[in-house]
Amino acid sequence: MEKISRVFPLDNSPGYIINSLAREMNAFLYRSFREKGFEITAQQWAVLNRLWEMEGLHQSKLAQQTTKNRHNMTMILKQLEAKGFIEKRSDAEDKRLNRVYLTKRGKALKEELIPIAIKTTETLFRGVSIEDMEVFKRVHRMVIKNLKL
Amino acid sequence: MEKISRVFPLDNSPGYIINSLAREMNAFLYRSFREKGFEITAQQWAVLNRLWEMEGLHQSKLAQQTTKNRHNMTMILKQLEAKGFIEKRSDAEDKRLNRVYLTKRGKALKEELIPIAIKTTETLFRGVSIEDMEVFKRVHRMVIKNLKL
DNA sequence: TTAATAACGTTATCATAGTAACAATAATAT
DNA sequence: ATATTATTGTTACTATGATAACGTTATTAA
Repeated sequence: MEKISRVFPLDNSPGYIINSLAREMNAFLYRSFREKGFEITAQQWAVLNRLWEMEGLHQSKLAQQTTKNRHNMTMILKQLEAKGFIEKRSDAEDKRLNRVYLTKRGKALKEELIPIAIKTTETLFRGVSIEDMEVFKRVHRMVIKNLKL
Repeated sequence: MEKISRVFPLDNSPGYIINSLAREMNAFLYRSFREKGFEITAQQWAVLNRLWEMEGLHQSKLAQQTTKNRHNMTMILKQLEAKGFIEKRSDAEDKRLNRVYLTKRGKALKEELIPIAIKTTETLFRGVSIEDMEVFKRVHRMVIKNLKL
């Protein structure tokens, strides 16, 4: 009788690697912001970033644009609103919609946070070649495609 | 007066990409297990996997071995214990330590879950070459190294 | 050999995430 | 035109994740 059990080498498993990486990068970004006096999480950063690109989206669209769900967007916006960075305005034509806008404070944040984020990215990916980064992104696109099949 | 504002292209940002990827992979793995009748999250899976490799570690060591913190380990073990997959035994020599062991049920799970996880990984990384996966892992190692500097 | 320090696991708090359910509103189907 | 269906945002529940505080137990320093 042969043993057919297979091993699953955790440390070599893409899912495990990616999860560790995501966690550590989030924590690192958070600490980088914090050191400069900003209490902003990676997810809040992602939403702010999208808003700097395009304001006035309603919550569901904004969620789509940041690969989150509606519930999550509600929560993140609650944080950003409490901090005075964004405000919601009900759409006059479709009362179901909340359109999201940056406050003056939220807009000003852009100039302060982006240099920190750029520096953080440079620190984390120091020594990684452009070619490797391209592969990295290509694998990402492939996996996303496979997820949708 | 020149405008020195810089852009931060979110969709091209490694941190954003990796976070999306991690989330979607976790959800996919969870659904794969679920379809086969197992309510096991990606994190619980990671801990079980480590236990199949090495039993009897105490919680802090186990946390280190799965890149988690002590608090998190307490919570995940609570889930696994409630499901009857693991048990904790207090160390006789050092009463601060809880050593973690698999139950018979937890051991048996190995043969059932691993094929599902392997199939899931194959599905997700279909079309990704071995060389690209190597680059992927190399970038990961580099980032982890940079994080520790 | 006490006193200070450190390590372990737990609890608490807040912020993501997935899922499900819900009220309010809009779109549609007959 | 009214009844059904769909969409939006919120709430609830559970599970991760970072951080901090705490009691218990070991270690160390004096």
